[in-house]
Amino acid sequence: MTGVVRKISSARWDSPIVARLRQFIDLGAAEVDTLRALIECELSVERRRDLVVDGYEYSKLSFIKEGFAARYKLLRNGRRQIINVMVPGDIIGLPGSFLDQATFSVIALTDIKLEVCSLEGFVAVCHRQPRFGLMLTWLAVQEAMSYADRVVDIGRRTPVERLAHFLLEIHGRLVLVGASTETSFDLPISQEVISDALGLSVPHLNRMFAKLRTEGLITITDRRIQFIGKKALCLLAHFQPARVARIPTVQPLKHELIA
Amino acid sequence: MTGVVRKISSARWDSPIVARLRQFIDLGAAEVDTLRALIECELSVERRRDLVVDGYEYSKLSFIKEGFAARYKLLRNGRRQIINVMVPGDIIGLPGSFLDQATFSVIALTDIKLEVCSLEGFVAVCHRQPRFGLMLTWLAVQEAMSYADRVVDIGRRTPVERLAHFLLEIHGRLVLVGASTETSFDLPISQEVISDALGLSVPHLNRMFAKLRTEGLITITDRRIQFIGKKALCLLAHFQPARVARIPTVQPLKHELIA
DNA sequence: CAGGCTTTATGATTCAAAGTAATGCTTCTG
DNA sequence: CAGAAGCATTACTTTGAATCATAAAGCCTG
Repeated sequence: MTGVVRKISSARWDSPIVARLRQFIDLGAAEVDTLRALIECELSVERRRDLVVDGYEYSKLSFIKEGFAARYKLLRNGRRQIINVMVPGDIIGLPGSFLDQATFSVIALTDIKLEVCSLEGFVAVCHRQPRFGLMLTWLAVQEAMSYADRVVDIGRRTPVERLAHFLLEIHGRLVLVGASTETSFDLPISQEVISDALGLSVPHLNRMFAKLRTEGLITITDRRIQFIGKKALCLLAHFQPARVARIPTVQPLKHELIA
Repeated sequence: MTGVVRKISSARWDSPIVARLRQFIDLGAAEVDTLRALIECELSVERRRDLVVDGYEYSKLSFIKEGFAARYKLLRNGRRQIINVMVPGDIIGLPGSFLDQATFSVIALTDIKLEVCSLEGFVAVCHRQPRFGLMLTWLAVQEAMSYADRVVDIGRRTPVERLAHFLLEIHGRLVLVGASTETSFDLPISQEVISDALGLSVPHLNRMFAKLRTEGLITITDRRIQFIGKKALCLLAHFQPARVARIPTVQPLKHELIA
């Protein structure tokens, strides 16, 4: 593959992960190339297949290109808690690959397409191009933020609020990678999954869906969510989207280089 | 400050953050120096003082040297959810400093001592010494992991299990920085705080403490927790400590340097 | 040392969410 | 096309945690 070919192909490469990164960093064409070169293979996985299994080592960073997945933990008593629902642009293996062995599993909620690169390869690049290390940091921070939101959700919000918040959050992340319109989006996952994400039982979640519908805040047709009163919904959910800061661009000073 | 003086002082510098970092990376003396040089000042803050306030910008990385703190969110209805309790070695401003404005507050639960460095300064160093960028990534991942544990805790564990898990987790983190013995530790925070961390009411949390006590799993004397049946406690809590992987040490290849 | 404040402890009551179960609707599959 | 499986929905029961109430015990602080 020549540099020219790569340049063209990178121009065409509109992977959701790139959209994610551009939120907080300006990527040069060369950097997009580097990132693209890191991808070892593309992977298609069918619905219900586990991508990462709790207790086993995983050392890849897999960028979700298409489809939904969920990071979850299965407890001894058979209960399942979904840590977060993952959409295009999210990364499988963050944080799992940074542990001796994964402590959570990841399952494909729909058929899914991944772009896989090895963590070791990525780290190697970080040594030469420090900006990649920072990107990884920023992504990890976003990951942490998303879990933190879920903690607040489950810990101190009422079930309706939780559901509203969940819908708004997913929507926001889909908008970011251009996978949804301003007021509606496809949510191709079952209520059982959502209930495990929100720490509710299926019947109760169903009631909460009904509540949002009867209160005229959303409509659902064929697993497509449409926001009717987005303002009211945001208010109900205490939804305040967090904006990531951009990575500061710093010119190393001469004397710092010596120190 | 001469290099020699700094070297000596760094040898004596046993900040908890260094212990944290050594979990997953071998720090050379020079790197410890660099890290130490990043610290702009030490700060002592008294109990109950807010260190970070939701809605305001914060752009520091403050390493906790002594004392306990909590990252929390206050909701409109007055309810508070504590995202995590922070102990020596933890970092205030991770993740808050990576956002345009913090979305959580951080409060000192005890009198506390901090080592403060600016995020910008740290990032500047990352550009020259990529290993620092990776450290930051690893720390952010640990942060995410700790939140994820809390999600599982609150979402799908029973109140007793939650409490047991919480105690074991805090204990593990204290051991890491040498602030606790094998079977006991000081927990200088009120039950109100713990209840806000676990998403329970104070009376109910109190009952759960009573339960652990009457079942002979712990004793509490003067805010010092002692594990009696640590095995049984771990079993009850489904506690499985996650071990971070070490940062892979990669030698950049010649041809990679050209690419 | 007294008085006020915080913290821990415990009981009684209420209410919300889990559990259980049954039904209809859709979609997959042989 | 028929049977099966999966999913959404509703009704009913039970459980368990929040809430309210109170009191004892520390502990700062004037």
